[in-house]
Amino acid sequence: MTEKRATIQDVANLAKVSITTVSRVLNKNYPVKDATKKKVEEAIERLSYKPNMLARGLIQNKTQTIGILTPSIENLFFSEVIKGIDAYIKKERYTSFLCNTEGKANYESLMADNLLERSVDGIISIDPQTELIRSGFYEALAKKIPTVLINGYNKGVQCNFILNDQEVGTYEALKYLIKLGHRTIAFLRGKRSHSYDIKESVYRKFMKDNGLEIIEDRILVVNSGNDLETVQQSRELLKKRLKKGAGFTALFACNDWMAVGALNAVNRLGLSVKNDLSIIGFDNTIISQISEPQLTTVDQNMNRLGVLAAKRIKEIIKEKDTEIKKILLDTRLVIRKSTRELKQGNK
Amino acid sequence: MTEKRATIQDVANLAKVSITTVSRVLNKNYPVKDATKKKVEEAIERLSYKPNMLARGLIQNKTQTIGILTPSIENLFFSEVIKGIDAYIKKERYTSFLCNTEGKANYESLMADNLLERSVDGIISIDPQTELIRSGFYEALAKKIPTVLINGYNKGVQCNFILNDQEVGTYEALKYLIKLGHRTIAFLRGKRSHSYDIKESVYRKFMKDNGLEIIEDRILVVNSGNDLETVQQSRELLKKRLKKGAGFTALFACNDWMAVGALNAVNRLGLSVKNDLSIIGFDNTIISQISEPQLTTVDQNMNRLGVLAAKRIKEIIKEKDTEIKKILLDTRLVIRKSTRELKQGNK
DNA sequence: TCATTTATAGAAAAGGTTTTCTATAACTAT
DNA sequence: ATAGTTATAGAAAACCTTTTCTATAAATGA
Repeated sequence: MTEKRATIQDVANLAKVSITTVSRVLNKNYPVKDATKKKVEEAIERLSYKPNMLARGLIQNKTQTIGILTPSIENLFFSEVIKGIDAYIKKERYTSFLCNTEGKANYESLMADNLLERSVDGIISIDPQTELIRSGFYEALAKKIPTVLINGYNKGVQCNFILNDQEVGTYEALKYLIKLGHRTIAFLRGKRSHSYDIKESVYRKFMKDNGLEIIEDRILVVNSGNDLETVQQSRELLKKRLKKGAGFTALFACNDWMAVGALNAVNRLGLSVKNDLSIIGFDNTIISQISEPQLTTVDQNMNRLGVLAAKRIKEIIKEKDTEIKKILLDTRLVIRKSTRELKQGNK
Repeated sequence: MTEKRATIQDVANLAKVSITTVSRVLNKNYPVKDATKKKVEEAIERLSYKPNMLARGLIQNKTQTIGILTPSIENLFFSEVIKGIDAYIKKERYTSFLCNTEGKANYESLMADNLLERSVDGIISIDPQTELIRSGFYEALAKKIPTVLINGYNKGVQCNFILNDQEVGTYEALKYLIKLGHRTIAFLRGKRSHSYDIKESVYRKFMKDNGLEIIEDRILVVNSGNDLETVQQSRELLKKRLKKGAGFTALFACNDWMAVGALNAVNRLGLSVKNDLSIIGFDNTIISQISEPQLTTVDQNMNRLGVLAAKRIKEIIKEKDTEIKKILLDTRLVIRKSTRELKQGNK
């Protein structure tokens, strides 16, 4: 049993002017005499009138709304990106429709349709599903509506991408491990994600470049579900490996959760980073600063990723720049306490 | 330069019927001959027509959209609640507008207005600002639009509330510490939040009930900002205290982040939960399962909080139940490794 | 056979704005 | 004075739907 909202007509009646005039006062896009303006403003105030964005959106064909597709909301990686988007968007007086796709391609396409129906002005998709990119879904979407993809870059796909240079990030991290004297480096990844694939291929290339043997047995894979599961599975996997003598002195993990899981395993077995296993993570999420010891990791500046995506989509909306661009952001190795120089004698 | 969207008129033209008929095929709310229906469906398919929700919303005065106000998106507490809301909402074919108020009252009211302008069907506010509740803002809002508040309960305020029974939760946690033999219990809270106030008053009552002295010096306060800052500040604060001999053997922290910060302090000083300080957290966020040792904490079942809020708001929207209700959810003490029986001889 | 119902479908109104078009009065410039 | 601006404001069209009202033909019932 909610009150009825005042309309522009109500305001016009009270102020004894036409709705046209009210609209003009509201939008300040046409001269109105000070006296009438005052009358109108008083009426607006009195009725606590709020314009109906549906009607406005319908006629102007824009809604000051950006749709965001994200695979998860609880993951700190994504929430940081979203915060970045949000901060920029807010400044530009936009609002966002946030859709949690749960990392499922069918949800992702359904929700993109939903956003389209709701006439959002643009869509930002975070970590879009590879199959949708490859199938041309996003290229088709981009023809209907300004679209920016964060990560998920695929060569040859005609879309606007913003992404971190994970390849360089991975390479630098591995280089650091070598510099510390490590020669036997394991690689820990989740089951399927474009970014894991990229990192793995960099890992392989790196090992080859440095004349190190690639032992398939040192490429560890967890069934990544949510963050907690990822931690738990990494922990169990590493425990099993460490118990029987790992056969490696350093571990590159594809994200901080996996790294923390590995760290947990080390701790629980009474081993240590110092003597047994150096661990490097990826993402520099809050967890990497809270873990004990704190994680060495690769910072992706996720917030900036979000800000740039938002900025880019605004450019496209305003059609200042209709070109298709791929924007690469630098990563940064953050050295903390989970990586140690390999002692002579260890192997 | 985006393609123009097909309208219902385009479909009608292609199928050689009236728009009325197309609408009927779309909404299945009126009989249409099979032959015509087929023609229309083909036209829809061919034009890949998607109805314009703005127009539909305008005339039906409902948008199948729920607005969510949250103080933070990165905080795991809130994201779990949001996930709960989302899960229920999705089932009911609603979409959500998620607004990050950053815990600022002025943003919160501004964004509520924004949601109103966008004709959402209902608003769920997570941890609403106390000053807005007290000032009557939410009571006024609830008259304009179905509204449900998660937490922030204030006596006498005529709003629909869903909340955890934090009082019982706090009491149970403290009781457990006593059961372990602790007599000197400190209380760690953030600067200002309704929930901290509640917990503190329970703490005071509990101490009195059990004939324990309340020493003001054992009520510790951190300047809670974001999660990372909370952890860091708790860590530093506890380090300082522990160094000079804490004067207490157990600590009740108002949330898991504070608890983890305290745990960090214990670890870094080479002390232990076993011998020096039992710590109990609140919320049972993922972090409590990842920390070493794992945290004893109070589970609030945040997901369920979200689900119930969503369910409640649907009821209100459908006007099945226009009563004002306060729904209290049980909490549950989760015993893990950060609390230990007090050894005789310690004090 | 005539009146009534039923199935089907179109015309037009309604929803709340913005925008274009038109109108009037008051200036300005010749 | 006369024509051309300028400032101001209203009427009406447009945006894309759903819904109500009206209409026709076929089916049913008496």
